[in-house]
Amino acid sequence: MLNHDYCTKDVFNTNFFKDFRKTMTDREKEIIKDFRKCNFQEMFEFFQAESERRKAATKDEKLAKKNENEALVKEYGFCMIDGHKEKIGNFRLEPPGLFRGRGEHPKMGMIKRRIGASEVSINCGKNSKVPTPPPGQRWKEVRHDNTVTWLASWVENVQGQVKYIMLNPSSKLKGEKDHIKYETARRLDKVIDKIRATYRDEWKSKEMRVRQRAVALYFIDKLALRAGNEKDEDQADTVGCCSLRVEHVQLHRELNGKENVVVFDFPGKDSIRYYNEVEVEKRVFKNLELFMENKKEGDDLFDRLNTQVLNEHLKELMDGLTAKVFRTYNASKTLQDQLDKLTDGDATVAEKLLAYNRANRAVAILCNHQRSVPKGHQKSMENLKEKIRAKRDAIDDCESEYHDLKKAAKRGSVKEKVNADKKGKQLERLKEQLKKLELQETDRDENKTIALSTSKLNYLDPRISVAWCKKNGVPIEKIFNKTQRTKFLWAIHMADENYRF
DNA sequence: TATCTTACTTAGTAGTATTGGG
DNA sequence: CCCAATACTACTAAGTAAGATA
Repeated sequence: MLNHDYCTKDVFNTNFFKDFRKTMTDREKEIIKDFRKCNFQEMFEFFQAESERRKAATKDEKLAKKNENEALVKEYGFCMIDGHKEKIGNFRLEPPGLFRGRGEHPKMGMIKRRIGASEVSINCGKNSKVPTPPPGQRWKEVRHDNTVTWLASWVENVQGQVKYIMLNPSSKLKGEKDHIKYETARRLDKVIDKIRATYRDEWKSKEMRVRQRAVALYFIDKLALRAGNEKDEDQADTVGCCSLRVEHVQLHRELNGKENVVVFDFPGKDSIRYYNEVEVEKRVFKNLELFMENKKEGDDLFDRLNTQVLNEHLKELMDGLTAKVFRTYNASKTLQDQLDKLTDGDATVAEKLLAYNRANRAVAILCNHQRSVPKGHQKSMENLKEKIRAKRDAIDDCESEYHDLKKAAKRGSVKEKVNADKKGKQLERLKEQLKKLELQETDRDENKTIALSTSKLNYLDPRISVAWCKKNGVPIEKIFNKTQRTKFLWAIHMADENYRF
């Protein structure tokens, strides 16, 4: 990891060295006391060379490797469940390595140990053949619990959390759960007006607890914030709605010509920054002033609220309603609305795809799904611009040639007419290509820091996309790749062009 | 009632595989 | 056909939320 950013962080190096020393003999401990005097360069170079060697392998060697891997997947990558063969999502144990917590994680750099069979629990059917542990080892436990979906589990040593082997998203089990998730979100659509009316009413409640709950719910609904469970001290300091602290919001009576503006600025899941300047209703603003009265940095904004309390309340508003259902609901709703708004039925497939991506992007922005700017983005934009310039020149040339040929064709023979025709077709083709390039340019730049796949995979009812494709004559492969198609097979079968979320 | 445990979904990144334009 | 750019896959951390336990 020597070339990684992690290595510039003190916490990372300190944690690593502490764990490293634990693995030493007494003699080694006496010698190796100062991390700064350790030089791992030679090991680093060894692994780099390994990687180079892999890259430089011949076609045959690469093919052999591929076959080897496929054989492994074939043997270990599947299981039988309820008489059906299903793909497993992660059939390999997590190998040892250095813990790479996100953000300012206090445990980054700690050594993640290798797991042995004696630490692994197996969960299989009573009558199924128990997988054989490695020679000379025994499983920690073999159980037959058909109320859970995991096939194997172990406890990871850095955070002490249980890790599971589970099914692939393409499995029936996962597909059914996904389906249920979207059906719950659709049920929310039926009661959302009432819920909104209720929480607006509760902004006026005499009870502080109720007011806080109502304002928090407003944020969850309007901004698609996460619930915000409490976290331990030994994790990165991130927050969601219920765990917001006073330093995460700023109140402005007026900001940039808008009134009653709340500026949110906090580290969310994966320590991704959430920054948003939001104009809110006067009553919400007043409430926030009240909530923040006599509080200092570090105090909870919603001191009378947590996710359990909120979810208990939500359960009473609708069966199965929790905070995260709002995120699913508003994401899918946004996609549907944006597709309705942005799709022009007469447009080309390329233009329709741009519209789809824009709708998808609106959701990603709502949910704050970010990514780091891809390596070489700027260069690839420049290349694209250059291509566009070249294409424009080609069109200019072609146009004037076409013009001349047409003139010649007017007084000329059949042959000249055919030539003019040909040129005309070429011109059309060039113009098509230019348009495609220009669309690509817009799309790529707008997307550089936005991750579309997260919402596509987890928040957007796939039936909306399926219906849109069918209605607009867009092949499904244009919006779902192969993996996504197997994950969403249920939706592809289920939805016709008239499906509405 | 608070805290812990469990099981599951959601998230971004890194490395590999594929593609498509010269 | 080659190689750079893009797309996809594997990986695993980090959330949500329910239920058990102190």
